[in-house]
Amino acid sequence: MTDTLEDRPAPAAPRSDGDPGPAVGDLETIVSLSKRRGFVFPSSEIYGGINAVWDYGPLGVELKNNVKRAWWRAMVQDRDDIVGLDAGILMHPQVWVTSGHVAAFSDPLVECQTCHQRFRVDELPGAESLSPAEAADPAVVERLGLRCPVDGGPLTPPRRFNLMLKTFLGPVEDEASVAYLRPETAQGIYVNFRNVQAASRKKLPFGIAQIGKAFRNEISPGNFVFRMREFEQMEMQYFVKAQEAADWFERWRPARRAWYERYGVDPRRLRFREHGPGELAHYAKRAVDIEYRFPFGWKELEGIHNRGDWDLGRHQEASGESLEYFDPTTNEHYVPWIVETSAGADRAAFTFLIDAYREEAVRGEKRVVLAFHPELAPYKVAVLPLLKKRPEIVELCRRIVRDLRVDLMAVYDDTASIGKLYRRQDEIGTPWCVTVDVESLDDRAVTVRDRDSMTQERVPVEGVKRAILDRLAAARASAGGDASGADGQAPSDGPFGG
RNA sequence: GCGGAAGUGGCUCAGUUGGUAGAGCAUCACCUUGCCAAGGUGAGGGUCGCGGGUUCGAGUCCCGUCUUCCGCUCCA
Repeated sequence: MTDTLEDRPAPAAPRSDGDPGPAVGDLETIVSLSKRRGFVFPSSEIYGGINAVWDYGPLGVELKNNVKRAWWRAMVQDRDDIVGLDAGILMHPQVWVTSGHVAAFSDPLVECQTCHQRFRVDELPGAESLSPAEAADPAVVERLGLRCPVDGGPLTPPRRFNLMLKTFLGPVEDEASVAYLRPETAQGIYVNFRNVQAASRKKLPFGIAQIGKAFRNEISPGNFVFRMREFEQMEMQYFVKAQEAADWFERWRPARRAWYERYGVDPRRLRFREHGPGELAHYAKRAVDIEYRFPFGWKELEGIHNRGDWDLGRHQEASGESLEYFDPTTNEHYVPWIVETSAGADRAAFTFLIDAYREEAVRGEKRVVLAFHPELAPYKVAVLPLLKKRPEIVELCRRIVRDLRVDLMAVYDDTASIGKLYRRQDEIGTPWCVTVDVESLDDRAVTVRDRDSMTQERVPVEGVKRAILDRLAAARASAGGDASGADGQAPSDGPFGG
């Protein structure tokens, strides 16, 4: 196994030269557009904003919902080997002790000011015998003359670095009532493993999918919605026999990348990055990131991890409850291994937004287009009158919109000239526009305009919804085929298309 | 959290040596407009991030604070 699976070397400088793929919007442009058109707003802006939290506006919530729906479709709806779950954000505090999240962060740590590595005070040479209280003493570093054990650099006073957000359950705020907002959704799946398996009667290999909020006190949030303190994860935990874990890892890895490509992300801006031995998280036997070339560099979109039996094993041990699976084909009891795909819903939506951004020159004017995959577009169709001084035209528009709304996100707009109306829809990524003109009143037909091909077609009024739905279905079917990895048979059957 | 830069109408910005705010675009209304950001007229919208200080007077100077951006560390 090599240290890296990069498809191509990372660009030395983002964007300017040696640029993989056409230019995408830079961050400022995307942030401006997001706010102006209602995708993303700074949280609590009238009070000066709050760090690392962003709100989704009218278009943003549609985009993000569509992303989550597309993920759920690929993971749950299209498969018979994965089922869904929606666990609580609040969990028994012991969960986080068992998972290692509390232990890793509850003790006072010192940080080397040169290499920035962190250490428990009572693990430093010369400080092994300190009591917890002494180890937390702000003056302990100076008093004992402690230095960084790696490079001898100066150390900060001991501080608590807890990445989990804390709250209290019940009216009394004491130690016994402490609870954490989950820093990852995965644990909700692990502790429900037995319930879900029994209720769904799934046999290995099978998976549990979940979409939900998670919270982290990130040390350095930033880059718009890329790293937030409150964010949403789309995680799927796939439970397998130990011997098959490596195999499944190799199947999920390309399948997950293909999912992004299926919904329009330029393959040249996607790559895999393998975690090196020293980089692996405490739970991981193997980890590969899917990275996207953001305007601020290659960054992680999603992680695929082989977590072994670490999680279920730990929970079994700590809870005293058996989390073993009974394999009816071999009559064996064993703790399954887990192959996890962990994606960020916000990052995915952000990625689709950036990647869809196009600037086109039309007669010297700049035209901004968000070329969303139709399934992700906030609005699927806009109904526009060629002119609005004829009440019959407006009335026909409204009737068409009412009909479309039953099945699709549709919008009516008549507050500008037709060119400008088209332009507005281009800028928010609406794939289709239906235009009603004077002739429509006679021939009962309207014009359907396709944003990507810039083609127009005359369609009878009664057939408009069918035409749009057909186009949507075609877009869904044509892009990427069986990228979800459909049938969930044993690895040897090649469910990912061989 | 540490170092650097910045915060003026929805967006992008201007605002000279401190004298109580402007532009373009956007938005809205009316007229015009008959297929890809046309034009005309008009309107709404900012106590210049927030708090304090200096001053007769601060967007302009000082302090604090919050937020954002760029580097250092971490994850989805």
